[in-house]
Amino acid sequence: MIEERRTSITIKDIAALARVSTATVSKTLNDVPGVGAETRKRIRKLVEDLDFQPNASAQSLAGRRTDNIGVIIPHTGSYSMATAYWPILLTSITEKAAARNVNVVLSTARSEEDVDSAYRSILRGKRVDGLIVGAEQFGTRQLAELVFKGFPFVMVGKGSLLIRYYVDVDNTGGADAMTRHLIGLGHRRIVMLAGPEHYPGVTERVAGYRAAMDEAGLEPGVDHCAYHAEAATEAAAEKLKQLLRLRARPTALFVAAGDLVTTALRTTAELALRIPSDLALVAFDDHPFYEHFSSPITAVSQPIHDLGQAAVELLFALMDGREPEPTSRVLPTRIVIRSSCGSAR
Amino acid sequence: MIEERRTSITIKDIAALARVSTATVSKTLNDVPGVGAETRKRIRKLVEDLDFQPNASAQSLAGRRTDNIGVIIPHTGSYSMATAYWPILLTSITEKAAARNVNVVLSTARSEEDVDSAYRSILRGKRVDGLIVGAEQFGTRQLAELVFKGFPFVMVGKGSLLIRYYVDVDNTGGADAMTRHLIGLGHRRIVMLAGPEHYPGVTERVAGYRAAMDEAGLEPGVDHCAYHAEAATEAAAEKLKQLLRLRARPTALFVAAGDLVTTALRTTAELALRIPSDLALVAFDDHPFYEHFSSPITAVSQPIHDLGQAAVELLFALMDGREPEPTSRVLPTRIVIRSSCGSAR
DNA sequence: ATGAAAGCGCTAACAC
DNA sequence: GTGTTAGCGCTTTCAT
Repeated sequence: MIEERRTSITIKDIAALARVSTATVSKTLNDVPGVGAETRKRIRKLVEDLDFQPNASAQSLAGRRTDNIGVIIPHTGSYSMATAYWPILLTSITEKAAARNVNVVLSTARSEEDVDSAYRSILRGKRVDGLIVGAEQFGTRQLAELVFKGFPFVMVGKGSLLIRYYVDVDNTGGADAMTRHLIGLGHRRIVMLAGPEHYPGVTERVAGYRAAMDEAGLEPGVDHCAYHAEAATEAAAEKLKQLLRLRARPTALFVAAGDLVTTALRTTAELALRIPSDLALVAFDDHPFYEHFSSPITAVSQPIHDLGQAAVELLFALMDGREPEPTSRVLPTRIVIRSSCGSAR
Repeated sequence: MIEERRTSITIKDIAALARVSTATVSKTLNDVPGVGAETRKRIRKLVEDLDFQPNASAQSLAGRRTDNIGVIIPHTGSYSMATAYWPILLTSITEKAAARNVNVVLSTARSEEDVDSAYRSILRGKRVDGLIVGAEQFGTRQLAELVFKGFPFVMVGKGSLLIRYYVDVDNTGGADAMTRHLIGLGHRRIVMLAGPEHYPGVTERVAGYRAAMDEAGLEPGVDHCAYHAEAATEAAAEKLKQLLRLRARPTALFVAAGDLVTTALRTTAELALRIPSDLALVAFDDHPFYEHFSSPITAVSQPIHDLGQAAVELLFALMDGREPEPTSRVLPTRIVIRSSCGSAR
């Protein structure tokens, strides 16, 4: 009899060495009652000594969980690393998941197809027990399938009304507060440069801005309104340039998307506008570097880390078959005032 | 007979519908020869129509690969998001892996224990077919086990001489070039503020700096040498402050770790030193925001995206049982000159 | 070219 | 308290 080369040690080996059945070992491993204290101890010792780790695939196949959660977030190529939002969120999620010995299967999606293939491979292939997904990511079809299947997932950012379980920051409140701040400083012609129109969150930020403007009696107008722009494109820069060349130029610009800040700065530089004297500039989504900018950027700071933690908490509840309470979490933002918004005028 | 609720469709279902055996379906799925053209076609159609996706756990268990690779990188909590290095690298890796339908299992390690548990769970549990690991991450023990087992893994950053397969940027060359640049501008008292002494990469950056200094005949001295600092600690700030208070204060500071840049800026601000007039400041590792700093930072730019791609290429070769050629890749850096280094003096 | 059957390593009834 | 055993869904010889 030739002993086959064993690539790694299995539950069977432990069982043999402990002179028990594999069932008993399994029970011990999973803290299932029905094993004598002595036996349990003996097995644990063996597991420890041999540094045994059960085969994950076998475990999942045998009906238990995969101990993986999937995270599908937008593709954050170097071009959009101007915001630390996703990295921080991802770190937070990973950290929280690790505390429960759950791994994170990452999928960054650049296109619809990517999302689709990620979806197929990760979800349909049963690689994960739950999913955290960026609100920008899913088409209605996939969403419907997820909901229909009752698959545990939570969305980061409020996507659609269909979604029960989500976490988000208070986009409306943040934008409202920041706009009020500008109004309080004496600004009237305040323009918001927001992200893509159909994006979740964007609408809310615009709404917050609008609410504050309305309350101050500042009717919408060419220099009183929100403009949408795809992130960091030439078109965005053009639109902005045009806006800043109006004879009644806005006195304040609220950049409501992290990756548009650099676009805005370049554009104002081109037009030789000084910040904040010629134009007050504020942003949604803070960044540790803003403090060091030539005109330190005043920004709405989002509790990104907390957002990640909350997402995982919600997801774990769902995975445990509990109804999370509450079913969603909207976290408050905070305004960080630096000098780019200038002082009262 | 009550039909059990089927959670998802299996290879068996396909086989039944196609009136063939599961073996034939499996062969078709895996493009294994030995299936008639007609049969193959019929099966493919069924797979397509039913949107069938094989169960990943079953596949791995049955001896095939997991189609997952693991990535173990340092914990990048919000505090250290001052550098976009890891996020960009991770994105690049994920992107490249996705092109081969390989998922990324992420593990951010904060401590030795984290690494250990990540290692156990991911690797020993056979969750991945290969591993990409940050050079800072592994202790010799795990390293030895990996090498000994012949497990496919590549390191990002040159860790130890034991590592055959790694990718890295040319730390020495980058630091050397930047130091020369400073010397060329007329600086003599140039100090390097580097990361933790034992860190891979750090030593090389110091070596590059030293080489340039030596060649210029600038012997080591209190204001001619490299200082090490844990990232972004109070101690680092203190050391720096002390240094900048010397009567023969350095005229140039080379911050050789991304997350020390803000520390340096805060410290110089505290001492009311103007950059670049009082002190030239340059950094290793560029960031898109540097351009907008009050003194736009001159920096050594690393080809991070390429680094990620290279890492995955190497890893895939190993996973395919091929010897990658070459076995390691050291990518050149590029100096981006902005104004923080000032002009010739 | 196709199928039967033996696992892969584990869990979960169920029996003792 | 412990062992037996039947799968989980797939791949892979080995017959046919």
